[in-house]
Parts: sequence; C-alpha cells; structure tokens
Amino acid sequence: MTDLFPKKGHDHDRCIDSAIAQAEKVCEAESARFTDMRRKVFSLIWQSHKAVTAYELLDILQSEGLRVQPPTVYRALEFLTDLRLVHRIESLNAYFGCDQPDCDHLGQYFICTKCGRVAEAVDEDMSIAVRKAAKQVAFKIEATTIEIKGLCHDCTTH
Amino acid sequence: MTDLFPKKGHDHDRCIDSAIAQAEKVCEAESARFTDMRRKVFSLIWQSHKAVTAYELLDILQSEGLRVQPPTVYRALEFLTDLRLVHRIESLNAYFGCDQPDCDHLGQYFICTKCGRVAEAVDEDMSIAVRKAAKQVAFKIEATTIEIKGLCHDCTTH
DNA sequence: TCAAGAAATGATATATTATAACATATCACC
DNA sequence: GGTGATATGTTATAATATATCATTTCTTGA
Ligand SMILES: [Zn+2]
Ligand SMILES: [Zn+2]
Ligand SMILES: [Zn+2]
Ligand SMILES: [Zn+2]
Repeated sequence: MTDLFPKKGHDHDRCIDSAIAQAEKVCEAESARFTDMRRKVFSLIWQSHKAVTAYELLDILQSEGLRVQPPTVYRALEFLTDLRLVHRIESLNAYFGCDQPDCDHLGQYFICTKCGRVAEAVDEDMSIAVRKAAKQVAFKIEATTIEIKGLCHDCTTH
Repeated sequence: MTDLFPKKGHDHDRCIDSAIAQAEKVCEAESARFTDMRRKVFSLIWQSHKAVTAYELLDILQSEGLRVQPPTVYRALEFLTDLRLVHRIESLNAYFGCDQPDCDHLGQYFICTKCGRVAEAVDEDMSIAVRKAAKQVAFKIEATTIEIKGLCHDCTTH
C-alpha cells in the first residue's frame, strides 16, 4: 500500500510552506500576480487537506476583520484554479490545494467521507483507461472530472 | 468506432417510450410509486439526451400551468436518482435520464460541450482502473463521479 | 516622476441552486 | 370508511455564484 493521504501528525506547516513556495514559482513563471488577497485565500485553503467552500473562506476572512464580499473570494478562486494551484471538487462545490501544480495530467480526486480530506492521484492507468474509452467512441476530451468518494485508509482502520 | 451518442434523426419517441417502460418496471420491482408528478418529471428529462437543471424542469411545469414549486421538482429528482432512473451530473448541476437502470456499475458520463448531449458509458476497463487505483492506496470506494467533457463524434465532424 | 492604461479589488445587487418546516392531500391497507 | 404512511403543496430561507460599475493599485513608458 502506498500513501496518498498524508500521515496523521505530519508536519503540516511544511505542506503550507511548500505549497506557497510552489505557488510563487508558478505565478512568477506565468507573470501572474500573487497578490495579498490571492495569497491569503491560498493559505486558508491550505490550512487543511480538506476541501473548503467559497463561503467558508469568506467567513474566515470576515471573521478576521476584512471587509470582503463574495466576488473577491470567487475571483481569487478563479485565479488559483486557472493556474491549477487549486482544484474545484464539483461534487462538493469546494476547493482544495493542489500539491503538484507542475504536473500536466487528468486529475483524479479521492475524497474521504469520514475525515473530509481530499487527495489528488496521478494514476496513469486511470488516465489511459479514460482516453481509451473516449477514443473508442470518437470523443475528443477537453476536461475530466474524476472524483472518488469513500473511506481513506486511516478512516477504515481507526 | 462504436456508437455511444444516439444518431441524429433517430426515433426519439422510442427512447422515451422505452425509458418510461423501464421506469415502470423498476418502480414495480421496488414497490415504489411512479406517481403522475414523478412520471411527468421523468418524461421531461427524457425530452432530449441533454442534461436538464431542476429549475428548467420547474419552468416547463409552470409554463404548462401547473402550480409547482422547487421542492416538488427536487423531490421527484431525488426519487428518480435514488432508483438510478436519472443521474445527476455534478459538474453541470443537471440531471439526465439513464438508459440502463438495471446495470449495477460505476457510471461514466460523456458530456458534449457543443451539442449538450450526455451519454452514459459502462466501460469495464475504466471501472477496473478506478478500483485498482483505490486498492493501491487502501481506499474503500463508496461512490464515483466520472464526467468527461469534450466533443462528441457528431460535433467534431459536422 | 508622473500620466495613462491595465489589472485588481470594493461594493451593491441579483441570479442560480437547493432545502427546511409545516400543512394538506392522496394512497394502501385493514 | 377509518387510519397510518406516503406524497405533494406552500412558504420561507439557505447556499452557491455572477453581473455591473466604482475605486484603488500596479505597470510601464514618456
Ligand atoms: Zn499537510
Ligand atoms: Zn478519512
Ligand atoms: Zn433518443
Ligand atoms: Zn455533440
């Protein structure tokens, strides 16, 4: 069994720092501005490995005294998802931080229904199967949404 | 190349009749009541092979003079999706009719971004790849959302 | 350095999607 | 026909998302 979800008790500050460092690099490469608001939203998303909704982010920002409205949050989310620094989970209307934004793939997401964590997989066999199925029916893929809900390893054993 | 999306000019009345006949059978088998409202909503969904939103259904029902409110539509949709007669497309917040409700599978949906049609696939290789990937990371699957957006064969050639 | 245009955010309003809660009607069964 | 269960009606509101225009901040080049 390989790890996909981070271990309990891992050093999550390192996850956050690494994610921010990567984001800075991506923005730099794209000549995109990693503004305070975008950085703030990105950090909030990375506070956990769970997916977080736009209005949860809004509540946090407002609770910190910022006079932020929904469009501000959605704009930051659009910026981050366009750069693939953040992914939207369609079946949750929620967003979570990508830990491999440099990877050019059809993403697959494992979502634990017990602990709420999300993990992104880069499974080549899945991608191949999807592309093969599409080819068989002469379908030209533009985007895929592959979201797998269930119990993560930790949640089946604890 | 095998067909997945129905041919243009096919006899869609047959699709509708067949879907309703199947739905009646499923409801019978489950001792579930295929009431007028549920039948009406189901028929509306089957007016095309596109996915349709709850509020589009509501508008149609109201335009026909029925005094229907959102909960009525959502209840019918819940009934139909529970029986797997209708599937929800998460990335569209929309619903479309299943043409193989008897099949016990992890569904995969091809969604044409040009013509709007949706087709359900039952691709065993895709299911195997998903189950294998889950097994590798000791993830216990409860449900899957596999939605593939792009251009159907008709829309790439016409 | 600062003027002009571009980009980002603020602010207000509203659209879209979905559900809670309780009342009424209909159905299945005895 | 009475009774409990199921379905629908009705009203209100929650949750998610976007349109529009004003203001601020940034970039860039004279
Ligand atoms: Zn972490
Ligand atoms: Zn878990
Ligand atoms: Zn048809
Ligand atoms: Zn098409």
